[in-house]
Amino acid sequence: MSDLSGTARLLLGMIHVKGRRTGYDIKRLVEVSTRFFWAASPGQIYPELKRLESEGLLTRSEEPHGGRARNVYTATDEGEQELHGWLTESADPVFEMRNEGLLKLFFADSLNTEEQIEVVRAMRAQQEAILDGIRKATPPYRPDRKFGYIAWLYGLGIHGWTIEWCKQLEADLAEGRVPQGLQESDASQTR
Amino acid sequence: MSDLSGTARLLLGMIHVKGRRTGYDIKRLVEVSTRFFWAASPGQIYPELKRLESEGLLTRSEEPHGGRARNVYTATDEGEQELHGWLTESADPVFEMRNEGLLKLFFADSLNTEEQIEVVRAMRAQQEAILDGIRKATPPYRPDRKFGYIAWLYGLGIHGWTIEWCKQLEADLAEGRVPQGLQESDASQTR
DNA sequence: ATACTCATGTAAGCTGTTACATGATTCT
DNA sequence: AGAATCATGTAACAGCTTACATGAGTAT
Repeated sequence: MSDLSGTARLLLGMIHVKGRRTGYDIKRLVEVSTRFFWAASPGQIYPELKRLESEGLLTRSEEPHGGRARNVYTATDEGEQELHGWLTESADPVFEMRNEGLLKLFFADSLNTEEQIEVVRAMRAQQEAILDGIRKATPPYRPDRKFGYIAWLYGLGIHGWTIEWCKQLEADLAEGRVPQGLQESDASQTR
Repeated sequence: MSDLSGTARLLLGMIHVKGRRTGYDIKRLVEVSTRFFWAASPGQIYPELKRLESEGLLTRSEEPHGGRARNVYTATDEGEQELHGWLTESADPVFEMRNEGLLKLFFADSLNTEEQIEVVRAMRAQQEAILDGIRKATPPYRPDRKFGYIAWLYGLGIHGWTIEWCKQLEADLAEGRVPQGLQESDASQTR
């Protein structure tokens, strides 16, 4: 047991937290909540739900709405245990980041100042778009979903921090100033 | 042109910045620099270098060291143009994050307080390990690699911020305090 | 002698996305 | 009537990791 994919855990968690859900429900939930730290596409959600059903972690009930098919999933006891086991296990969690803006910045030495500033601005614009998406998805405050709120606050904080960092860097570059933090290393290098 | 993968861009950039390089060189460079915002494994690097060669963006020269094979790659003019085109293009850059610690936190409502704190602590421990890795990889200060340094500073900042955020949350949870930012929403909810 | 680093690669497999296909219901 | 949303799914493909395989040179 417990060789579930991260996405399987996400589905289990969503169903636990929100109760009985369809694949479509989960897809929308992900879009307004975990999207920025754990994405999942429909091409992944539907097959994975089936797999979890076949493994006995979810049960499916067909509840068509008029002539429209609808599969509502519920967690089994085993599913709940699996979720709890994952939440309390002590394996180091996955952390992966792909930040193309930062990668460009890393290689920006050969550009002229305007181009460099443009790279930072593009990186900031993207972070602003993400922050906007998070802001718009304000979770309603519910005492039983404190941690949904906390994760949301983290999103605001981390992307807000990055935006401020970018602004500072843009200003430094525009004014030909040495970016913060380089002074000390300037001082420590002798030749 | 310009349908290169992100990893191809990484290789092009590394070769531009560092000059003639072997796949092994790049592998090690990635491990101490871009790893935390753009990873690349050897199973990807070697085939991609070949592909870039066959597309005329890199040239390969066989320079065995004793009986040990060695392929040294250099960027062609086309490769340099490709790199510059990417750095200055205005397409919104890739940003992806998979943060399992945060995902656990998102689902932590059903845990007891000790377990909740443990989730945060695990998330922090991981960020501390990453910060440590970044710190150890201090890039030597070189005026022509200012942006390598800037990206490094960003790494220190962003992971440092997250660590402080986790500490604050741990303290709040331990003392049964309502986490920062929840007060306002507490006030706004009437019942 | 032995272990470590240099050096290159391949194969299997997993994860995930994109794009497409289908069709019903509800809103305007 | 037409558009948007609800709802489910598949197929093709891209990207990446892990593990393995191989072997030479270098440092202890």
